[in-house]
Amino acid sequence: MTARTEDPYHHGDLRETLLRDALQEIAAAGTEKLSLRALARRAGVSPTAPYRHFPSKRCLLAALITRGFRLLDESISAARKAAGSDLESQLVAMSLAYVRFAQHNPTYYELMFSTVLEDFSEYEDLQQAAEASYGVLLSALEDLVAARPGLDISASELSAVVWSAVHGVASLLLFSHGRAPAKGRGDPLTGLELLAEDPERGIRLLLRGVLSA
Amino acid sequence: MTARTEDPYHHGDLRETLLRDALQEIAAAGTEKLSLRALARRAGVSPTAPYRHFPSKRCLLAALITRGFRLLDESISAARKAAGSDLESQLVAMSLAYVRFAQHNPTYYELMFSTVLEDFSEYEDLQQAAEASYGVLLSALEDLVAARPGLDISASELSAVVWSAVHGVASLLLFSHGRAPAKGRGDPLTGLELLAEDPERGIRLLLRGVLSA
DNA sequence: CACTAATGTTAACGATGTCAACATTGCGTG
DNA sequence: CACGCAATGTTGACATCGTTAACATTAGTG
Repeated sequence: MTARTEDPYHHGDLRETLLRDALQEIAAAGTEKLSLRALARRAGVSPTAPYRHFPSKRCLLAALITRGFRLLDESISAARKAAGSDLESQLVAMSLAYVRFAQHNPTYYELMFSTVLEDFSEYEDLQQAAEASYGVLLSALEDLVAARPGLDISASELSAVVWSAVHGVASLLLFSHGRAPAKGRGDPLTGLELLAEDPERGIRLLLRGVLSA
Repeated sequence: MTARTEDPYHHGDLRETLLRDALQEIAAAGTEKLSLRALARRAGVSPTAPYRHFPSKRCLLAALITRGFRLLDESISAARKAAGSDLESQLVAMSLAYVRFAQHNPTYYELMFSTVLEDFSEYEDLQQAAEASYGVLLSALEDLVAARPGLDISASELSAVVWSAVHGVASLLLFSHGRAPAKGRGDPLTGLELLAEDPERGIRLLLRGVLSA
């Protein structure tokens, strides 16, 4: 008796709770401070309960990062579909979706491109998810290259460059977040603020040179 | 007696040793695994001796990152000087120097743009060093904008975009490092390998669109 | 030479990641 | 429906870590 709705032995949704809370804690305090025991405490379970769902802290992180890549993949794919049939429009739309994903999901994005996991190959799901994200961009550029016989550059090379441009915009925007003291006029980071307000302008500028190859 | 040349009470160069070894350990095992106590052990001093030189682990990291930005600054400045008087050549040279810095000093670079320190403003030296790095690029672009009255874009905006392009190339190259399983032909990351071999090609491609504004 | 600041040391605290042994529960099979 | 196994949670323990406080040694300066 005395055990009404209190403390059911099984949490019911621990795995999901851990992932959700982990993202939140990382957003609030950084990856370094993430603690499995704290997560357990927050979920109301014993300190080592998380180990029934993740063999180690790194595996928890790997699962989170995998989720991030899947979300990115979805965002980009959706943007491509919504962009109609013009290949260049598709490219711009995908690029913009990429940057927007980073802006709306900074924690995921930082995790995905951080070095917390120096090697994806240990985690098959992650590896696949990451390659899939890249694959969307690559396939779009293969279509584009096929439609333009004159190009002197391969689709894979092109996608590396495009990805660089887009990734550069996205990461710098996150980098500048919370770092600019705005010393006065002429200060370094005002350009980044402009870029943050209108990423499409920057993206078009960068893609222009690439697409005129 | 019995204390010949053994264990001089003062290490003599602890601060420098800590910084040097820290970089090495991070390169070998990642920032997460960096331990002040391990550094102390390695330097042959007591577990808390590092605290005489750095108030906290984060301050050690801040010092490292500051050093990284100073090195980056030097690399870029040197490249600009060596590039002669043509402004576009200067820009390409600086960009290439940036990417090369990242390739040759991956540990520094990753630290500098990681989120270990979410806020530079707590560390004045760091803040200055980081702004100085950016300032080199900005000043070069101010000259370039001044020399081309027709441009419809400001120097700060231009430098944000250029920095994005260059930073994108640099970070993606590091990201792909150790992540490519090279599935077969048509695999995603071959484009990045090409980019790694000849970063200048990618940089020129990206800058082309920007400079024709 | 004395004194003070710089540099190191020892001891201790709470927190963490992880493992091993054990408890409880839910579910599918007979 | 009963049984048993797999999934899920718990307790206890260990080594390590970051950090602080109190104390020791040295170096450099008046």
